[in-house]
Amino acid sequence: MKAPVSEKKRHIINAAADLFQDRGYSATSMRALATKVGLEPSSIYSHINSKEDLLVEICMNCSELFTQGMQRILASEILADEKIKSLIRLHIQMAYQHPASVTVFNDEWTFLPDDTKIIFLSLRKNYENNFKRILIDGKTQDLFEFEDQDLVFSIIMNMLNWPYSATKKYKKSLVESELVTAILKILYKKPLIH
Amino acid sequence: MKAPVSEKKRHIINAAADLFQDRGYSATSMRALATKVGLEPSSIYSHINSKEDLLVEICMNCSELFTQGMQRILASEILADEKIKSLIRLHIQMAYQHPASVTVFNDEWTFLPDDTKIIFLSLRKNYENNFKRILIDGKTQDLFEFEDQDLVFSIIMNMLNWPYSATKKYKKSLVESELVTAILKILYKKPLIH
DNA sequence: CCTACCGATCGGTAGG
DNA sequence: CCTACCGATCGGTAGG
Repeated sequence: MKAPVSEKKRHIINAAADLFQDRGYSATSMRALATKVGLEPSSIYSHINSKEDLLVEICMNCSELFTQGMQRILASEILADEKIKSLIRLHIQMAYQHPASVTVFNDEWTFLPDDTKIIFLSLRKNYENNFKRILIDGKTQDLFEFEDQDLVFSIIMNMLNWPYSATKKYKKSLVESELVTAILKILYKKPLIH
Repeated sequence: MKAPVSEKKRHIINAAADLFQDRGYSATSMRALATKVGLEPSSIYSHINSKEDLLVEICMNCSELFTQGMQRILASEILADEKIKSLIRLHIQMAYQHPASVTVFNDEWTFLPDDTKIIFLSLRKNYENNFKRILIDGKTQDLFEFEDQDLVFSIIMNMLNWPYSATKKYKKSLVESELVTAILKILYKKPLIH
């Protein structure tokens, strides 16, 4: 389904992700992107169709990676707390492997063209529902306790949206272990030692 | 020090905060703002000097409110865990009382003009240092335990940056109590019951 | 507070 | 991949 992406196009998309992360989609000009990749502004259009296309590539690629990660975790036969740990690792892995893209994915998706935005939001909704389902499973399995599943989901999701600047400041392994500890402290029923 | 702000100017600033929150500073045009407040674009400049001025007013106002809140909490003679609770209440109070402005304050400050940005970042640095100091005090008072104070601060700060959309979805009192519980679970030394 | 308008910059195209 | 260029929109000003 996906068109193959040339090396040059990949390079342009990555440069765009860096700029979008730094200044936002709207404040980034195609001229600035051209300078960054060493081309004249018009030459970029030999590789992509529009500025929006760049955003679409960045956001949908992240969307797909998160969706694939979720599918893998859902398919594994482990208890809910281990699934949550895997989800934390997925988010931290994404944040550290694609720091610029993930930030754009989180902060700039509102600028997606309408048709893509509908797909994007539908994928996100699906992801959220799967996440919440795991939280509820953890309750059923007598591992977790919480009152409002939507609220506890929002709190955890907020913790997992690890900002670009923080990926530069802290080592991945440290962030991962601290977030696993913190989130499980929030979720676990009994006073720890698991 | 601060120039008095007329009612009309307040109205324009608030409208700008709504627009900046929704589409970002850069993607918001003065023409869109003019339409929102029912004026011709040029008429706005009878009340403000520039688009940047609007951002300055929004960000520095939030900055001041957070700084004042911090000063009040620092001056109170309570233990570190109660200070943290007060800080959580401060952030949630701000998020629910000025949802648009706080979002702009959090997300759009990079577009501040250089001279203001320097002041802004200095105030923020101060705030962060005070926050971390309270965390360390909690450790000294044998209330908290954590390894890396910068990292645990980042995690908590991330939890307190409550997004605009979430203020519309959950009741303030519910968010406040859940965040107090969650954050103290992360910080407290002994397995709860405090 | 409006009409009229300005220079700068934007995303993008034509043609080679 | 470049030169040359376009219409649209931007923040903001002049003058009343």
